[in-house]
Amino acid sequence: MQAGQPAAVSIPRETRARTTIAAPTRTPRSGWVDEGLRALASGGPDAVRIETLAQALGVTKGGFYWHFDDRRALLEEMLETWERMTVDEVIEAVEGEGGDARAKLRRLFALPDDRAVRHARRLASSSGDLVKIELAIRDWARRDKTVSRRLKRLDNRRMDYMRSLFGAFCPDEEEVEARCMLAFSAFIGHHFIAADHGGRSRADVLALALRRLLA
Amino acid sequence: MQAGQPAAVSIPRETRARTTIAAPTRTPRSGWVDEGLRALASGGPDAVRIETLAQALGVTKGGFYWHFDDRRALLEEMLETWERMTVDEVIEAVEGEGGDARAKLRRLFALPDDRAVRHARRLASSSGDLVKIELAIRDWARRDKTVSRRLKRLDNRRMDYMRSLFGAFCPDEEEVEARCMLAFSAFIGHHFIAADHGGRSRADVLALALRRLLA
DNA sequence: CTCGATCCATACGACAGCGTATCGATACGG
DNA sequence: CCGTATCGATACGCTGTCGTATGGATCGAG
Repeated sequence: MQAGQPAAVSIPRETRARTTIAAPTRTPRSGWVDEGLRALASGGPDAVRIETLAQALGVTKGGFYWHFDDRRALLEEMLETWERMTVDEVIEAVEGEGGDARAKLRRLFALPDDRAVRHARRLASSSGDLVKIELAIRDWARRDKTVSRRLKRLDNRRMDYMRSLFGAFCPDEEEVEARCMLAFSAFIGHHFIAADHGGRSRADVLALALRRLLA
Repeated sequence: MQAGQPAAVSIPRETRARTTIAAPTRTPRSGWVDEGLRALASGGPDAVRIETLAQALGVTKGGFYWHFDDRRALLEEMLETWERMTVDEVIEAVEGEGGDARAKLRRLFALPDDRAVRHARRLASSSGDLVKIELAIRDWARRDKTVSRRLKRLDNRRMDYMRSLFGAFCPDEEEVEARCMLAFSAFIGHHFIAADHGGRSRADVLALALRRLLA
């Protein structure tokens, strides 16, 4: 799939290098991180290749090793960036608009898929699709302890928050835990499920499920 | 890592061949597939490296290209094997033991994690952890249309089966669809969630959730 | 015992990707 | 105008991996 071409591969680099791009466009540290997250979203951690990022940024890897010690360092910083992004995203944004617990829960689960909400902040534009990044990281976490430790911190925060919301209208503690888990699982897991739903759309079914959890 | 040994590489095959091992142990086609699935489970599709598999099998890649045209062909056959494995696993096994719909559903979701059930058939021994393979394939499907098409077939079968089970004690069609989706999502999605549950174990919470869905 | 089928070892050429080293090039403060 | 800080281009060495080619080695059938 990649060793297929027999020859004629060494494309003269001059094509891009000497021309009049005129934009010295220094590539800042965050540029590499953003591009890395984009690559992560579309191909997983293994797709985060330094030279590929460089090409996407229109430069060579020359400058990368000025910013970062090595590839590990980039991955590390990508995770840190993502963690910061999502921490003061999910909770604060939902909490800051008032309403009762049910309204907040509805907003919480509408967030990832609702383009309007996403556009209200300047998230999607900066580094690919947030949901895709999250899914890639969740899969990554199954194999990397560093990642899974990070993810656990975040998930525990989210679960705590959800417990407080469900707890606001649901007295039984076991019931709260079950609903939290079902809700969380559904809105992560459905991305990994390929089934159809007859006449209904996936969004319809999820809305149905959410309605049931809020009853 | 492999350029270490200067010589002495041609280990006399007689060690295995002439001695009483009696098993010249030719590596059959299925051996490569099994080992491939094992690699897939533990590292995703990118971890399926021919030379790594060869090493795990105690041979060189010499024989691989006798069985397969290329790496693509192996991946393809791995998927086919997995599809066959899981098709006449999930449904038939659960269906073949009788009981009412609720009992079958309980058995269905106990399957992946229940070692006893898994051991009853000779699955886990052959090619790693079935659940891990499935999760890896589900993530893979997000990036590869071939894989996602295959997965969709399977998921639709499972969903149909689940609909029939939930439908046996739940009259409302929307309710059935919601419960199916919640159940399916939970038992896939929970593997991607790292949160704790206070004093409870993950298994406890899932049992709680399932109980709720069967109400 | 010979022969074909099946599998394995080894060496080879090609390429991608990492990290290094060196030499620019540009911008900005003084 | 100069020098330093901040980047970028290029070339290099090295490893991992693919796919190919070729020549054994073993086993069972005849």
